[in-house]
Amino acid sequence: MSQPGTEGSSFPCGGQDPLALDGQLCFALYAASRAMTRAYQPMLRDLDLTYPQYLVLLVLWEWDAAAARGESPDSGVGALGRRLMLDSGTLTPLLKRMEQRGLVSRQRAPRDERVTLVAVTDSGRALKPRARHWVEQQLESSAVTREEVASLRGRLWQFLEKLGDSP
Amino acid sequence: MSQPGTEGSSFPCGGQDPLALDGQLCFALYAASRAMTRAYQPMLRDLDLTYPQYLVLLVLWEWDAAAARGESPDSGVGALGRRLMLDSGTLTPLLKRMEQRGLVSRQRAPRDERVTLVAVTDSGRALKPRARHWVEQQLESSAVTREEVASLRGRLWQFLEKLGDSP
DNA sequence: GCAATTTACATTGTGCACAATTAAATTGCC
DNA sequence: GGCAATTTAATTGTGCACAATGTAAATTGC
Repeated sequence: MSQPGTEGSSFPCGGQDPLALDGQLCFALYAASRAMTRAYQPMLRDLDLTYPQYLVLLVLWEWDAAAARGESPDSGVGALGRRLMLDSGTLTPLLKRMEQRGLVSRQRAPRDERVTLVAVTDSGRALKPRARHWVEQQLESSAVTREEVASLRGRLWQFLEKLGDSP
Repeated sequence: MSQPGTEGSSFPCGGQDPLALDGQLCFALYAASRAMTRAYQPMLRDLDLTYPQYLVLLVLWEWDAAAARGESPDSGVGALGRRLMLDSGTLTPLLKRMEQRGLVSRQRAPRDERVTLVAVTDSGRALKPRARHWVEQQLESSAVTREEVASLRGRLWQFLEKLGDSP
């Protein structure tokens, strides 16, 4: 990898040049995110999912469990988009592909015909234990501890909130 | 934003469900990376660049400065890809678009006809001070301190190296 | 000295991301 | 009740990402 490390420096800046690639937080995030997606490929290949499709299923599985508890979460495309921070231009075709494969159902809400309700089907539900198994394996075989992961995750959300405040 | 925080937990897991979306480090990275790209949009719009094109320019500007110092960095598409962790399927069309706009030059290396040498043109060089200005502004107006940014960046590269070790 | 292999890009095809626009349904305001 | 404003998805178009494959130049082995 041979990337720089933790030597103290500044916002996107590493040494003295604020435009040095290795000093950019944006590049570190970009590279880390894609590396993470690559790390999920064995599981995704096994489940025959793409990474964003997997994230959609994580949400739908949560909604499914909530519904099983008697709750009625807002399960429209908009709610899904807010949860994943994705818009309909990304989600609509993605959901259509998943519907084609029988993993999810899409239907207009009777109460408000503008809303498209999305839910996991039995086929989609069947992937959950397989995903759980993969993720647990990943956890154990990883060179990273749970604490490190939790800490990094916390810092990322913290950073995200500050990003939202700035503009 | 209303995402969870730093409450101690595990690899992708937040509470007890290892599949909880808010517990996934992968999602935190994915969301943070896209939010970061969004934060760069004002600058990118001004420079009429996409985010990956900007990253390519960061590398080419470094190569340009190295060449001005009398060094001769490997400036082929392959070297660019290794630096940005992108492959030719991504870079080739991106570089062609930048060449079309006159920002970069592409030519076969005389010594090895397999190699396509990439370099910034005067037009591409002219964007550097404008980018520097934007980035310095960003640094000052940000709600995040330089130390926080440097620390997060360091942790991300650390994490990336461990990801590379694991498989 | 030349076949086999390797290297370095380019090409092809699929699936995101996201800006911008459109269209349909609902709500609010008289 | 009727119509403007708003809300919600879907559509359109561009540009990444990346797997898989192709192609040609360079290198290696014998």
